[in-house]
Amino acid sequence: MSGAYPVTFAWTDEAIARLKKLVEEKLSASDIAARLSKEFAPISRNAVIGMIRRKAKAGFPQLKAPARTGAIRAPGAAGKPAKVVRPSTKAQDAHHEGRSARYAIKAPPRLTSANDPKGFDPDLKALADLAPAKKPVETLALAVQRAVTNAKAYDAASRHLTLTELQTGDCKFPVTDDAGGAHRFCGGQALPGKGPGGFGSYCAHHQARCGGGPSTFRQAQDSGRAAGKPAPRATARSFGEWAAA
DNA sequence: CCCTGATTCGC
DNA sequence: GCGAATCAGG
Repeated sequence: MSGAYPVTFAWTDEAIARLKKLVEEKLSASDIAARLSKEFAPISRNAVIGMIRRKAKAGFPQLKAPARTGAIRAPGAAGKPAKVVRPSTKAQDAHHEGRSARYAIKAPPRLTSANDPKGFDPDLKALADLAPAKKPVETLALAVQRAVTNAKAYDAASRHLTLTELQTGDCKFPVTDDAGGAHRFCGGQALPGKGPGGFGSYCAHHQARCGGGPSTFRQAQDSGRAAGKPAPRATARSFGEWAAA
């Protein structure tokens, strides 16, 4: 259920040509990343630096190294996650002391570009996978944004039933969390399931959001039909519409 | 803190 | 091949 989205930037010929131009204009790596993010798809500064370096052999223009007065770091010192736990070495570098100490102690898990650049909740990845890309080059980040927007709109348009108003076959997904107010629930048509009345807990939309995904939705439809029940009404906005909107 | 590019290596 | 994590430094 993943792989529907390119987690990495799509280095099309067009994007590479643009990259080359921006390097020639002496922009910094982060400036270039910002521009490419706007013109194509979100991309990190590291990704830009990496591509420029890899293209060096092909005669690609290179970034200008900032002036240095100090010594160049010995090869092999960078990039390698700290594997040895060194609780405390006496302070070495006043400027970066705290940083070095922290990094030495914990080797943080390597994250995917799903979290980059800046602030995409990894938990939203599954949600994004539900929304088909409009273009082959659409990135995970854009899909997440779209899916979240759609999800909020769906909740806002739901029935907002209180607990006592909920009936058999109503979707029990909570759609409000306002402090002090009554808890309210979606109330949409629940999919067939193992619960009372042969219904599940959620409507198609919220089932999908709870991790089911399109295949789960289809399975529920099929099992519903096989049991002689009407195919689940696809709620106010059908799953497909929701996912693709 | 902000920022710069450089490097390694897991994926 | 790609790029996050981490580096060294201004």
